[in-house]
Amino acid sequence: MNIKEVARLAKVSTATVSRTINGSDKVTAETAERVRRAIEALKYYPNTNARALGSGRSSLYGLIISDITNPFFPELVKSFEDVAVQFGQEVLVANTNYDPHRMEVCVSRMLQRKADGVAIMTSEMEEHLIDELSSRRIPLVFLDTGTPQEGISNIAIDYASGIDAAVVHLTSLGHTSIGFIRGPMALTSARIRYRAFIDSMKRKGLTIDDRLIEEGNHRMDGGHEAMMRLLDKSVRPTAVLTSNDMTAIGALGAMFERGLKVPDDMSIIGFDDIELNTFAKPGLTTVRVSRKEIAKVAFHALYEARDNPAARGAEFTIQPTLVERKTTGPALPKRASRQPAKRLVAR
Amino acid sequence: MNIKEVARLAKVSTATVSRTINGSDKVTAETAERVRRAIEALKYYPNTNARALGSGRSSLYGLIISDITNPFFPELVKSFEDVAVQFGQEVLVANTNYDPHRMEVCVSRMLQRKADGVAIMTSEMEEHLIDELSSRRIPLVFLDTGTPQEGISNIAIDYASGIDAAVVHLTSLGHTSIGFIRGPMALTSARIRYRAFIDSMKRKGLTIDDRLIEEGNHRMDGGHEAMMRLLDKSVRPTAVLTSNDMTAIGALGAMFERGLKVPDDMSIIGFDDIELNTFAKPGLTTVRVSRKEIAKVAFHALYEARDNPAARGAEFTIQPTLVERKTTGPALPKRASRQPAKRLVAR
DNA sequence: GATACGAGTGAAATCGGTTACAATCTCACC
DNA sequence: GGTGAGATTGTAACCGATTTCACTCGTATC
Repeated sequence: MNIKEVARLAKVSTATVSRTINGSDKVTAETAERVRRAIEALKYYPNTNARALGSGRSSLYGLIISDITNPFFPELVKSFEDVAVQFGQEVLVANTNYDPHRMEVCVSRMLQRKADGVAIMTSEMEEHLIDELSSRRIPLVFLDTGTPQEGISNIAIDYASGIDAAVVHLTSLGHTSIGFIRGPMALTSARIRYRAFIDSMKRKGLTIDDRLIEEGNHRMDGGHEAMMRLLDKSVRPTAVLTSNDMTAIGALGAMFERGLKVPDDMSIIGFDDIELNTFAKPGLTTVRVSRKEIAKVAFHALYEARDNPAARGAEFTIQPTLVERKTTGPALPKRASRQPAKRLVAR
Repeated sequence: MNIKEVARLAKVSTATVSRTINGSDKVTAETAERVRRAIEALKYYPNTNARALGSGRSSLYGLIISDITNPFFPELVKSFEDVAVQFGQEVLVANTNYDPHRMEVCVSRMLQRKADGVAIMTSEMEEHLIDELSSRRIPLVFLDTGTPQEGISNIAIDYASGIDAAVVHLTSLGHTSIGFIRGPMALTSARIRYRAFIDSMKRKGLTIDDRLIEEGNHRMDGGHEAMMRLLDKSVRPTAVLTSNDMTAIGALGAMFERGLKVPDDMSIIGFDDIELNTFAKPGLTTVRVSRKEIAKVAFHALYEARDNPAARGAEFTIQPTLVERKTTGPALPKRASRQPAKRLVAR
């Protein structure tokens, strides 16, 4: 069942079959119909490998992510795939597992499969690998890289405005003592968020108390431990921002374990808005970074750039939005009745 | 930068370059070294499409899942990819989005890319699509299909033993009034789990009270609503099993909203053991179905069957294991103070 | 020293499509 | 009836690898 057999059955040349498949207009309706019937009868599926080889177009778009089990990514992957399918393109997802060596494997896969474009949504990236890709004129789009580069598109996330919205939300609720659980400073994204927090606090004329700043690992356990450390201190903020949602959820768990209530005893705001939050108890107030939007923008950037070199190196910005749920509330005056035991019963 | 240029630079034929790349033993160490240097110098990456076309081997293994945002799948995908990478193979993941039409797209992708094997981990599957694949002699492995088929491998999950373990755990804690929140009966997996529950209850000589059985949708909201309905009834079980973890987590949320405590007021057991549970508050007792194990078994089944037709149609069984966390406890005598109103205030 | 053998290498066919170019056919128009 | 343009279709080169088969060259064997 290759194109020749289809051609024989339909009594046409392979060129005509190919044209029919690819929707070329240079085929009579009747001929096309005959070809289509032959395809149907033989249950013929064109060989993608041969197609890509012959045409020089793979119709394949690479998506490199860190780790699909990181809740930030599934929705991104799904949205990216959805858009791609709409355009009749395919997606090749590769996980780096945060490992530079695996990253090389991923890039090499993209190169070997002749991807028509590659979206890189991880923070760990090495210069020489980027060169490898861009020197082959493969359209690239990065998520949120700090340093823009010639000919490489970038999707920036306006952290400043996102964090600002969170801080404003808190101050409007009367909070002035605001803490922050940052991510590991080795991560670009964590550093940027932390810096945005510092800047925002300064802009609002709020004092930054180093004691109210802890570091997690962008996972639940790290958030949990960071909040524990925070709660063990002599000073306690009335609100805490976190570097991502997983951290916030971990922190929420720590509050729960200590018998403290959110938002009464402390307001907590996450970052990212992973699906999970909708159902967290209580629902997590967070700064949403729409994965659907990122995926859409990324795919379009690549798709555009495929035939149009001028479209390369475009800059996009995603505006985060504050999503108010249940973990933020008015700053309450400290109450005497802050005994864990009592609240545990009340639950 | 194709094989010819490498051959020219290394002053050998393309055949020798190909042999070197593929680790054929018929190449002198010196020649191989010269070729390798040429490859390095030209930053040559062999074209996968041409390779697949020439050799008839795609080195590609398909993994068809329902929806990557369903928390059951990310770990499965990751593990599958990890094993594949170990064997130098590639993975093509396709989402059906629970849509039969998309399923066709997925199967067609596998066919067009000439996948060396396909693991189908969704419940929705149509006969004619299976035929399409198996008639082309593509090794297949299904997860947990009810009806075994000639030449198609299957990974069964021993639900009976898993559910049994859960029921035994509960009875040993003194529970006799056990409810069940099942999944949508249209789903094979949900039906099987439900039947396993009924069977297990009967085997233990426990009575099945229809009023204690509700139906969710395998998502959080469904579990939440189902539990709400359950709590509104005049009879209330002391323990509830659920068809999957998301349902259990939703149910947990409902308990929380009603001001009820888990496990004091009710024990809850999930099914699957998705990553999330470790950090649920309280940690969810559940029946673990190891995704890592499934992925490993699935890949090996396909990899084996690639060159060895005799290996097709093998049957595997995964044993679920009970993971005791914090949502199960002794059956407590009913207390008088069970008024929702009071608890609502306390929240 | 002739013969056979095996290891290493190269020439060329092949995989299954796409596509540039050539060929043919149709039909309007003079 | 001849001509030319435009629409269809076919022929064949090509994409970049793999792989069969043939060839060359030591080297062991007699």
